[in-house]
Amino acid sequence: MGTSASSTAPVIVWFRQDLRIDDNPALSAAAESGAPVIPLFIWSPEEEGNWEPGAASRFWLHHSLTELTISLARLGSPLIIKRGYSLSVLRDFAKEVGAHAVYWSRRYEPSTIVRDKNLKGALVNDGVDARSFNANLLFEPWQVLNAKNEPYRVFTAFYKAATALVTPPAPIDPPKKLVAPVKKVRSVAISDLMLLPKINWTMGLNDAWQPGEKGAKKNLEIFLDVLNRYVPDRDCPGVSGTSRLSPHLHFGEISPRTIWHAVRDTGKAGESKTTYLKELVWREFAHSLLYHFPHTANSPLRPEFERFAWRNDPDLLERWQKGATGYPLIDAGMRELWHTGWMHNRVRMIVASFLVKDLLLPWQQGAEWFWDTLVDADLANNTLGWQWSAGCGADAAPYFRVFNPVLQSQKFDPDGEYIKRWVPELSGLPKAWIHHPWDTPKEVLKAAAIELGKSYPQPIVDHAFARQRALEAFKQLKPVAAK
DNA sequence: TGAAATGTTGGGGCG
DNA sequence: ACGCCCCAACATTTC
Repeated sequence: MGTSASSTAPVIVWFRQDLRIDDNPALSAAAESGAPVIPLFIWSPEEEGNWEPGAASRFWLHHSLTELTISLARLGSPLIIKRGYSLSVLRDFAKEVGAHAVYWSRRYEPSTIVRDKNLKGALVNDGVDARSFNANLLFEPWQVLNAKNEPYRVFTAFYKAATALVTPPAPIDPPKKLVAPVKKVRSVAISDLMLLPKINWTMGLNDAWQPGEKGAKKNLEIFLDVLNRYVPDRDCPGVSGTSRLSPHLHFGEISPRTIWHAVRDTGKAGESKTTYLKELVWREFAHSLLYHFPHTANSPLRPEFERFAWRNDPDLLERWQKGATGYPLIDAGMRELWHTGWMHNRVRMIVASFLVKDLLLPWQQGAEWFWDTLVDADLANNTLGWQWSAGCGADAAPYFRVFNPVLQSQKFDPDGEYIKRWVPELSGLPKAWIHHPWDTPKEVLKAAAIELGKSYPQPIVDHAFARQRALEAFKQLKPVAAK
């Protein structure tokens, strides 16, 4: 507001992970100013450090940008796309178009915070009104602190404190129209960003998803219809009982406030409602942790884990990645991920436990694979999930908690529907054997046209043995962890 | 947001 | 009928 700009000096709205029109405070503030609005996206993967968007994220981004362009053009001012370092692009562009202000929605990744802080200073120096807004979180990470002004390390405490603090504000309406700048502005074409893979392996992703704001709203509607069955269904990967909103949330195609209020306002579903809202708060917890402990994307929160002797075995890693472990549920999950860019959360926990505890491979290798293959790859959520599984994070699984891939399979995919969908070579097996094919009588295997070791692998590790090995290895850390 | 090992109980088969 | 044993079924402890 400090600068006295003429009414024709445009406002730049810098889009990043808020690729939506609804409940976008930066966009609405720009529109309400009455000035021309230039929506801008800058493709600058180099600035993400170790965590450049992976292949699945790029696929998603391509389509999400396409959708956003259409929506913004409809409102009156199409999306401008640039490539290069955010700081120099923004300064040059602001100068070029004579913008008096740049608005954006906050991001919370450590390297992004550093970058944005710099950038804000530089813009202010240039006499530009640089302003950031909260579009992506229900609670700012610096708001939710304990009595000693420290971040919470236990979810339940965080949850209580956060929800007692404030009710997330209601979502705001989208602008009705945008005033385009007088002078035409040049933009890079989305296809020139080369976000899509050269070899087209994205058919499965295309079938499973509709990136963009419209797809996000559709998934929310579908989910609200089954919300009252969330508690019983959410753990069953063969049932569509989860929201499938994670990629939409990551790219900001729908705001957590919109979801929060939509869920709260549905009449039915008592227990399911609070359980789901809790999941949204887990996302907040993850962002808070990464904000307050910025090193944890790459290193364990609990320092004693730095010394853990993870194994190095590229062959085992690849068998896990490709879904060839010989454990049907594990393989089903890894293949669902490869095929659709997403994996059911219950199965994520199981395959993570398997990588870390059965194979003793470092959680960072799992995190990297998820980062590349998930359409919902999100640094905060990914970090929390993997550190939780490895037991080296906040409120993490105790070292002795080892998932049994067969028991989990029998419990949550009792009829083997999920397994049959993603591991079709086992679809001829009766459900008595489908969770542990290696025990199957010869004649049953023959009838199902399965030759273990050929058409489907033998288990790459014996779970009972692996569990014992993990317990001993992880127990070593305990005395160090105690004090 | 585990699972295995160990302990306890009680019904039923059987001498 | 009685005691003994076996072993589900459930509970508790341990990793």
